[in-house]
Amino acid sequence: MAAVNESAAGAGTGSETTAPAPPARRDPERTRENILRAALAEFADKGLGGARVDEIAQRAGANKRMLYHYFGNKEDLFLAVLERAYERIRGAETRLHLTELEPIAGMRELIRFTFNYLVEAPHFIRLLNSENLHQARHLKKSKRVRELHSEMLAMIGDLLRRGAERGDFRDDVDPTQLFISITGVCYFYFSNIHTLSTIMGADLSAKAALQTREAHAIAVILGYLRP
Amino acid sequence: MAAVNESAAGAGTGSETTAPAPPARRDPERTRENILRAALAEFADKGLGGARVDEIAQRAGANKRMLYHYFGNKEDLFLAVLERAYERIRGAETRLHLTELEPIAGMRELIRFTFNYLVEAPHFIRLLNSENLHQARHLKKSKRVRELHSEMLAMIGDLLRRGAERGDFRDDVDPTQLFISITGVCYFYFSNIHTLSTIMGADLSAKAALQTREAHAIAVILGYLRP
Amino acid sequence: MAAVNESAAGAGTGSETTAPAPPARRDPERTRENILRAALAEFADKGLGGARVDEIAQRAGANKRMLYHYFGNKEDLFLAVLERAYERIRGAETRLHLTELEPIAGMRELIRFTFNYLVEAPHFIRLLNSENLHQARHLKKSKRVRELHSEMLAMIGDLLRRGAERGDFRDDVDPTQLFISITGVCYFYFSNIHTLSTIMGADLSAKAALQTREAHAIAVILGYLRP
Amino acid sequence: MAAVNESAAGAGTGSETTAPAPPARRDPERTRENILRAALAEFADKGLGGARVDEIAQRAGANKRMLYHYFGNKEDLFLAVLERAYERIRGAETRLHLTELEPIAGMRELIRFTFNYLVEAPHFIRLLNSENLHQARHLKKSKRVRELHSEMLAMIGDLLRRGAERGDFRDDVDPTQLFISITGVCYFYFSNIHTLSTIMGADLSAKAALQTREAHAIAVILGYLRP
DNA sequence: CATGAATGAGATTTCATTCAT
DNA sequence: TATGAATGAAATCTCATTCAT
Repeated sequence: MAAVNESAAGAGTGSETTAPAPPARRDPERTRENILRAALAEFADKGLGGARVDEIAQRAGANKRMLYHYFGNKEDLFLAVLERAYERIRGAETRLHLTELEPIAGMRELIRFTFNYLVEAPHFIRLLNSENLHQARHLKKSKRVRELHSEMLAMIGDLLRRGAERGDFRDDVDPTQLFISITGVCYFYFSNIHTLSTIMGADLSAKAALQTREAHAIAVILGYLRP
Repeated sequence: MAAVNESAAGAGTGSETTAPAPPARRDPERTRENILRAALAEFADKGLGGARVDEIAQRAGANKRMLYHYFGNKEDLFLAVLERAYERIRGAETRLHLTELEPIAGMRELIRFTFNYLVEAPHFIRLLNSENLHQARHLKKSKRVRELHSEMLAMIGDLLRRGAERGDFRDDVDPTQLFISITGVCYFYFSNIHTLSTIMGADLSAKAALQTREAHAIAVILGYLRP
Repeated sequence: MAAVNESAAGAGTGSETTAPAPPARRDPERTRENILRAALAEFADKGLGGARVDEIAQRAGANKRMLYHYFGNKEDLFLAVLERAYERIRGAETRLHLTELEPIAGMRELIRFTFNYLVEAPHFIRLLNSENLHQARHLKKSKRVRELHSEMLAMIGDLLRRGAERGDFRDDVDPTQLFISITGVCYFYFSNIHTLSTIMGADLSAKAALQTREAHAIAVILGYLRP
Repeated sequence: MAAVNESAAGAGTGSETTAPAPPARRDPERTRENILRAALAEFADKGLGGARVDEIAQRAGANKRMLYHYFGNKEDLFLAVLERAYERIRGAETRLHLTELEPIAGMRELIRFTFNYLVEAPHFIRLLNSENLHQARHLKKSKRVRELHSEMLAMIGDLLRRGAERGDFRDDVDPTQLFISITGVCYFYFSNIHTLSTIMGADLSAKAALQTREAHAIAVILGYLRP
């Protein structure tokens, strides 16, 4: 093999990255959007190091120069993609309206959402994976992302407080730790799905396997939360 | 900036990769070992794509040509490093003798071990992270790694059975799922420590944060296992 | 493919290069001979530039160092192989005893021999091919090869003279030119057999094609020689 | 000596490869053409394996990267050079208008052309030589070259038919075989000119030698064709 | 006589980015 | 705004040859 890169063919990027959209001559907004989507797909497929600027431009049906025009350079483009990905998941989360649900139902819904979001947005995991390999070098430059999680943590805190008051939940749970555990129980399964599948000799992405895992994740968290 | 790679300087690789060991002229075994250790450090620092063959040779105090002599090429070297890493964690696990402990104590010990192994071997996470970016392309070629986890699963199964018999644990727990959950609750914290720290505005690698997290991980799993 | 070389896999080298012969410890003559045969095969397969010293040593079942011990370096080894190849064809030629045959029969035998020698010793063509690419750089250093052809030319001269005297042949033929024409009519077919086969969309190495060609070569030369 | 390659300095490439032409900034067509010409010269000088990509770029006055931009890689560039060489000789052939000449005159003209083309285009021989060392690996990928020879064969067939009708030629001659013989009688002289010159202790590229050989080639073919 | 580990120079190829139009 | 040709630096990998044993 000639060159080794971070490539991981066929990782898929969900429905966000469909056709590159028509060439869009003289439509700056369209061009910018095309590049961003193409970059999301490419970075998710191959990681930051493995992604190719030429490939992104081609996927976007745009000229390479435009990429630099709109985003500065490859790394800044990566950050833009990251921010976009975080915005998406936040948008989805806020639409859950967990505060309107009873504690146990709300908690179950939150776990379900977390699990299924990762099922449908594998690119998100791959982006975070890449970014952590780089020690969050890019994210640290972002001003917007820091505030993204306060809302989520507030929601979890609200569920925990209401649940404890009603006697549904134990009362010694820290929202931040629980958030990490919920995510971890779901995320690790997907972030390491290839090595786990290989080691266990099973296809963890099969539909049945996913259902089993989702049920287990819910059982672990709710089981822990019992008073 | 000229070339962007998967570099993430100063990630550290634990105590395994100390000095490159004396030049060791005409000591094939030593040379091979030096290269393997240097590669572990380099791959963990920078990922597969970001690692530089020249750098590995230099770290190993060996000639670049030797790397190809002993390992074929960069990717096969990466696989050798992966196998070595898996062997290490397995070796540590078998030394736990969990079957000799009471169920709850054994389970607590297992979680503790899992958590602290990741604290002390951050390179392991980074290697798995890289390998999953590549969809376990290398690991799939390995014949040895598949059997590594059967022992661990047997141990967990033994703990669960004994615990259920004594009334310490609930009796509906699947060992494989639990293994993934234990690992996930610990692993995610470390694999995403940089993005999490950034988003939360806190240093999750601080000693106090680690202690809090370890206690929480134990609480989640043991809480869930309550009958 | 990683590196481009003069390789031409599976060109075959006839019966001279059979098994590498037993390791031959402490049998200098045997070792030398093994290396020479292995080199013949390797050079014929891949040309001078494409041949690999390691490969030759391996084919010979000998240590690489021995190669340098006996032959100095790669280029001198190539020359040794060339000389050996020329000696072989000369040996075969002198065994023809053309001077004992009638002119027409002798000439036919000579063409037949030339044609069939090339059929059975494709390595010879490939060695000459390589050497001419290098402008006979090696052969020019050889003291032995220059005298090799005087005998052949004398034989042809003898055939021509006797044939002209009997009225079988025209009497204006230069032996040297005829030698080149006989060889050329046969040689070109084989030296360019791959490009010719490709261009003509036929397999010129098929048995029927060879028979047709041999008959034609004889017809051309004997037709020309008619008085 | 460090590395041995297929180099054969100073082989010359005829008048096609003169000066590298002005740098030609921002003239893609010119750049492409410059690279192609430089590659022709370099490949003819040193063979496929011996040719150096750096050297080609330098000869072309172009950046090395452009070579890959326009031709993919070294081997594909070699194929492009081969196709170009075949196109040239075909173009020259069709300009002969042999069908307008009387059979004997036409045949003589064809032999003359073949002989003199090889005199003036030694690079053509060296390219074919290289390609045959590689078993026409590249040419087999070409779609265009297969049809190049049908025209030539048709011309020869036409000459033979007309000649036989007029009683100038014998009537049992296969055009394909004759084509190979004409080319062989000329080609071998040049393809092996270095080894032949060495063995015979004469300079076969001297003007007198060339004239002698040309006359002989014509005599052989026309002598054979006599009814 | 024999081994194979070690080496330095250099090969092809890749890539993010800039420049001329 | 948009194009894609051009670039320099650096990456992986190769190879004939020598050295220590």
